[in-house]
Amino acid sequence: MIETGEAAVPAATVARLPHYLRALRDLQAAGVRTTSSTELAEASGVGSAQLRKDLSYLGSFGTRGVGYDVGSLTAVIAGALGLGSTHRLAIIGIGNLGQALANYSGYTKRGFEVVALLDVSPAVVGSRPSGGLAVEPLDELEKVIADKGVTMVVIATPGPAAQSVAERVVASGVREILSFAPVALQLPDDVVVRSVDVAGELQILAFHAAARAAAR
Amino acid sequence: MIETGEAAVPAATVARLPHYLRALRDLQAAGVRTTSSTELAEASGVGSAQLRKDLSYLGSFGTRGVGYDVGSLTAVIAGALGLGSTHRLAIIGIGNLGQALANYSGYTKRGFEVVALLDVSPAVVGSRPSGGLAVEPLDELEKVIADKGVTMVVIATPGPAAQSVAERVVASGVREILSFAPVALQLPDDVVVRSVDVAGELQILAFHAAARAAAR
DNA sequence: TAGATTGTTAATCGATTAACAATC
DNA sequence: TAGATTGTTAATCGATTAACAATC
Repeated sequence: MIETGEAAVPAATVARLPHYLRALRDLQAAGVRTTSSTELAEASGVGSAQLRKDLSYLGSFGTRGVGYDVGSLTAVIAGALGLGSTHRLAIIGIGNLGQALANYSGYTKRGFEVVALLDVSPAVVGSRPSGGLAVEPLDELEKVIADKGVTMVVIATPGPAAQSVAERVVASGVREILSFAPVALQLPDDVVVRSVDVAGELQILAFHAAARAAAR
Repeated sequence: MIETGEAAVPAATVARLPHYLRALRDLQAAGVRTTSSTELAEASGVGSAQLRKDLSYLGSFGTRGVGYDVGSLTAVIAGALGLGSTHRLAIIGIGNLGQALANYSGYTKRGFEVVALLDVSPAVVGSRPSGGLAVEPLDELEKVIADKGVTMVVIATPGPAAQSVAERVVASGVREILSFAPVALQLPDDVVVRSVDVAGELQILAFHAAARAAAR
């Protein structure tokens, strides 16, 4: 359970809220005004009972016999996800992946702003991979976090560098980290780390492929 | 549970096997010959009881009082993950992210090979984003999958294109898909889809940041 | 033998699902 | 009122954790 001011929301529910938000925005873009738990669940890839249960942790937003207002439910979920305030991101490690993340255009409309890019390599420092921000030297990590008011960090460094970068980030006061480095970061319990491992995802698929082959 | 020829492995366990494999390879690179469930669990970011329980679904590989042989446990897990045979990948959608994925160098040593890149845009078709493979037109998806023996697909297209691409991929016989598109793909139950949503991960972090702020 | 560590059992915990009373 | 759909309860299911007998 994740304690908030109001209520406790299970971690599994929190992880699905972005799916619901995305599905709601798709419905909104399609001009749909009112939806049902069945329709929204289908668009989100979950069951309708699960959707209703998940929403129940946030409160009670539907009308029995009618369904949910797309606009107001969107606002509720965006609010729960803390997308009211803007989160200021630093991307650390401007290799292939870091560049791709820097160029991703979807941040702003989702409540995020990339305010800093950092890399250790002199060959990359000073370049402007997304046309805008210049890459700053990793040496200045602490100063950059403080000066630019960074509130969240994306680590896209090679594995061996990630632990020390993460420690410096945490020492600078950042408590939310998204890591693409394939290592288990050892950090204090109050730091929230989400980890994305592309090679690991492929390996999970490979497991299923092997299970399929063995079943034949 | 995921049925294999031998046994049933819980999905949560399968998702952790890549972590164990990575930690084992790190230990191996550091010259460690024998490890314990405590040491390996720490390096993998899980508890030792969970590690032993997970391994027990695959068999019995340790020596009581001694621990695990790093080399042979590595082989066991790599084998369970189906990394013996090479998996032939196609990356579809060569934008920022697709390019970064095409340039990622870690595939080969992990049992994967990128054999095709595809994109819909004439401006991209024919280019060689990673120096090697040329991008082929999305039109030829079915032919490319057949000719190159593609066994797994990575979808890095914009959201709206993903569903139709996925349907064509499945119709061509591919049953394992890694998707970076922020949509819930509607596919037959026997298709395994892993989905990575970077914006969603940031939103989950934002939820925790908001909960932290509310608690103060 | 004494010490260490596995593999497994049993207890706990958390998440999902189904069913339905409440109610628009 | 009749039909529809929510919000919630209770049952089920699956995953995690702790403890310890087995055994090197």
